[in-house]
Amino acid sequence: MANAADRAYQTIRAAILDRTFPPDARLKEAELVAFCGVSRTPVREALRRLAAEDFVRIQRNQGAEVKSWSSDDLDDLFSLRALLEGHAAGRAAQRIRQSDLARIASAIADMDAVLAGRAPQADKIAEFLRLNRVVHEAVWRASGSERLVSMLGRLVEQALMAHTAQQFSLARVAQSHHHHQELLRALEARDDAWAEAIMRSHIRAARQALEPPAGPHGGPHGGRAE
Amino acid sequence: MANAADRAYQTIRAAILDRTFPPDARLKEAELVAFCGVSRTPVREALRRLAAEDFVRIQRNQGAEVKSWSSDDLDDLFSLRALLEGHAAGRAAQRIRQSDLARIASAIADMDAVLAGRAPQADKIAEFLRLNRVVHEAVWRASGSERLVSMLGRLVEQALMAHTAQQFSLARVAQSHHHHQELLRALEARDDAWAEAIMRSHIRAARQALEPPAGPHGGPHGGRAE
DNA sequence: ACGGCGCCGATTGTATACACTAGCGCGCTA
DNA sequence: TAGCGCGCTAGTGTATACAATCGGCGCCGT
Repeated sequence: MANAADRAYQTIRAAILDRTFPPDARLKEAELVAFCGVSRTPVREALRRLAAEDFVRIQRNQGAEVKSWSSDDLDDLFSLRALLEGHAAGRAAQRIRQSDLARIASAIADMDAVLAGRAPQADKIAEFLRLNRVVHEAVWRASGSERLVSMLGRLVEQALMAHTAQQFSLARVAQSHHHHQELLRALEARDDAWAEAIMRSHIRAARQALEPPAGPHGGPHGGRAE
Repeated sequence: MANAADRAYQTIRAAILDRTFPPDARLKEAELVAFCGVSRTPVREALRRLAAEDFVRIQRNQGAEVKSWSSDDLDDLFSLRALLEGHAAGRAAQRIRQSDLARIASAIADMDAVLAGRAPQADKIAEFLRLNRVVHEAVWRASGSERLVSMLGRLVEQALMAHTAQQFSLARVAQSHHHHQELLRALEARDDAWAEAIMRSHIRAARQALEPPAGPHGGPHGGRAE
């Protein structure tokens, strides 16, 4: 993260994530220059990049605004994640190497330790989320498709930006943990259909735990229970 | 396409497509400034955008180069396309409206006319490809997932950039045409499993028609039969 | 002769000045 | 008073000057 453009990107991204710039906020280049401490050129580059990743919206001559997420968007997002992560898990079951299985097993063991420990709940959840990412990325990689890795990376980033990760309860984490354990068994058994199925469940459960999925006509802005 | 950045983007993209800039060619900003007739700022913006869409690779302080595609890349690309287009077709079967069915039917009828006509073969194929895109996009849209539309758009653009469309033979087109007709029947019957299956076949057949799919250890650079 | 150090040119990264566009408010007119 | 148009201004788009960086080449020391 050496150069100014990257710094600006990270800075703005973090600010969106912690709601310094809330959804729909207008991002004026001059403000961001002050905020990031770099000139307009790298700020603009950062904005373009954020737009390419769907975190902000840019309209010609009208600047950028933080993208907001409707409940329908979340449905869409998680439905695609379920499809792709399921696919990745299925492929992984056919190809994963012993060493990667070991890494996943070890991450899951770490989760056990974290959950059994007596750290503050928030810390437990944060650490669990980190390990969660480790497990998922290992599965993506094991799928043997670089493109799948990058697409899933994007989808997960988008889920993050929609502030879905802040709603994890300990109960949710426990369920998630069980899914991981079952996923590991499926991978060890090289049972691709099983791996795919449990992964799909895992993702769909995550969507369900968030919020009222869009009903007949889901509201425009998914509320967030923080 | 009014502003300089867009112009630069389109110009460079077209030049990559027609091999003015062949795969692995180094794209120096100064050259592109001359080539596009705009200053470095919009050229750089165009390059960043092309990189985000995976058409070029940018390395820090080392400029950009046209991305080249291995046979494995193509496998990956088409495998993902098959999954996602199949998914889209399945969803479309459940949701598509009469008017969209009509549009697809009409595009297919146009294909009939084109193939029956006596235009030069190259023109026939070009027109077929245009209508092909119309049909596919209609299906994507009917899937009701905006995200799916944009992901598939990207994947197809990448396939284009890998110069896969230049290898269409009339025989291939005829097979493709039959797939479309069957897809339409599946959609009309609202049979999602059928629609998904035929669409997957359609895409996998396209991959197969291209080139030796990567064998046990596919060569690093898919040759192209031009 | 060979290895390392440092300079130099080429190229990208950053800052800033200037140009253009769009949106808004004021005033003029009917 | 309502409607239209003009000009102002905030903000983005573009060009260009300047700074930092990388890689290669040659010189020097051993």
